[in-house]
Amino acid sequence: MKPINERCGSVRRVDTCLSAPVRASVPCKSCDLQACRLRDFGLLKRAYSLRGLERGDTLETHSRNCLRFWIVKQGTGATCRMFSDGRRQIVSLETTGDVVCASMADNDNEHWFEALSECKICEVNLTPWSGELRQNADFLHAIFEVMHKRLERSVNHVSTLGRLDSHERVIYFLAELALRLGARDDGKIVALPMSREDIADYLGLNSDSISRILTRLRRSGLVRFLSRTEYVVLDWSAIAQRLPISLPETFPNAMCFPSQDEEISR
Amino acid sequence: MKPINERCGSVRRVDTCLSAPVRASVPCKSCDLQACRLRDFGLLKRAYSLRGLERGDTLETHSRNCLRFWIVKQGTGATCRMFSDGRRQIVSLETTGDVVCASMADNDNEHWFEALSECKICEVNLTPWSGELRQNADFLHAIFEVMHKRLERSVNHVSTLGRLDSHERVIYFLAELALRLGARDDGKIVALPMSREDIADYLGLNSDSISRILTRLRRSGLVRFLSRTEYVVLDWSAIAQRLPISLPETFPNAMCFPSQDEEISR
DNA sequence: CGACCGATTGATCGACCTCAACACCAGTGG
DNA sequence: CCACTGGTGTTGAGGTCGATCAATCGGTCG
Repeated sequence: MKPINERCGSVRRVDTCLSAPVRASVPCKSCDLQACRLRDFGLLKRAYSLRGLERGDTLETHSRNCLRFWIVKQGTGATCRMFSDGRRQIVSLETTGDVVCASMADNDNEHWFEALSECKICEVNLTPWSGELRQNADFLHAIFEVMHKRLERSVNHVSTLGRLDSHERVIYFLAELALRLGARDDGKIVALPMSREDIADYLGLNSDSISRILTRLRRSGLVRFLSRTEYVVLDWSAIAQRLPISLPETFPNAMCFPSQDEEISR
Repeated sequence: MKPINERCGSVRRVDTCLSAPVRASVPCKSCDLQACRLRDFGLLKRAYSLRGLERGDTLETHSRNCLRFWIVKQGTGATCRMFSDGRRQIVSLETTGDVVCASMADNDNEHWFEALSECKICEVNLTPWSGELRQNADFLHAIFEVMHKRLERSVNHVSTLGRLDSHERVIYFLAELALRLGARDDGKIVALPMSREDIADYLGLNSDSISRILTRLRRSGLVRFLSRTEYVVLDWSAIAQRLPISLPETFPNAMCFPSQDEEISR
């Protein structure tokens, strides 16, 4: 690992970690994002504002005692953590529709949300209404499902980092991202809104290794790169064959409470 | 990694993964576990039963559509995942008071709960009441906090696996476990209810490395081992000095909703 | 054009894994 | 009492994977 002064040399690392430069912050009248799980609460319209972030901009909160969420409306972001010597770990990727619980991005722990591409974030600060929301079953159910889904992803990430080797990690990453972005079919183009170093920080590797592995995967015909930030999955079966785990299903919701029309299993 | 037939050679790995031998399953009249976050719901008493597990016994569920929890009342367990070639990753450690959401241990994904030591588990199956509980704000708040806390731990685990080297991981592990088990002071004895291989599967290393690292830590005076399963943290400051992250605070709850008597930060 | 940044690629190094041998311990059976 | 066994932990020798370091290339921006 590089010492802190080297790894934090770029502007992105240091200058933007401490404050979030708000490019645009306007109250948004109506939320038309289908995937957003926190819509439909009358309160929200009073509480949210739309923020535009450029690549590298970050969001942080200064208190754990807050009820605040960041919903990705456009673009791709990441929840990051920085160690005291400058090592960075991307803890999770956030794509359209994902809801980030801001209380987990407190600056004491060196956690923050970071835009990997140009992003539109809907910030919802519900702290003033936390008392009444504490009694609102629909709201509590919604944020429970959000946390449940995030936990599922995180658990997957733990398995990946703990027991997959570097090639498997990259293959899994490319396939999972393709599925999350809706490119389940062969030939669909996936936008890869991250640098090699971002991928490395997500997968616990370093950027040289990422680069090497990507060229090997390209040569072996699993994926094709149209540019540095666009790829196509060519051979799903080969991918499945090279992974010791199945790719995650993309359930629309967390499925913890059985829905009305389904058989209840006891 | 060893091939599956070798790694699954022990009884623990294969025979017990598919079914949970119930050593004792009696309805428990009253729950006196202070740390349990799911008590105080009238419904629970009708729904729960106490199960005694021996080391190696496992619990699984066969449906994602269930509202079932396992609460550790005594002993230490782990949420595990096995890959198709036999690699195992311990996704999280569960100690007294921890609440495991059973729907995340469905057998399709090769997830399960496993007793690392002799355990008493309170199994709470609330599936029949999921309809009314979906409207119960207190219950929803409780399980939200459970998930929030689990997510915090998982995120920590991701950082650990992604960016700490083997020595740092073991040091962090020993210190964190000591704190979780209440041995914050120098000299307090910590019970280590796991084999070297369990630790390895938790930290993404292998058991030989664990053994090597433990002897080095012992020699350097950070910890003292009374036996293979008991240790004492000798030098907290040296531990903090050798870690690039601070040890997690052990908050009593998730602190996402501000409590009544605290200043609300907006 | 030069400065700069990110990506690529090769050479080398070191951390961790693999494999094997051995120690230790509890249990079992003579 | 000893021999034997199986399981777990320890330790050393050697190999491999991924990190590190450096050189080069390509693109972008001033």
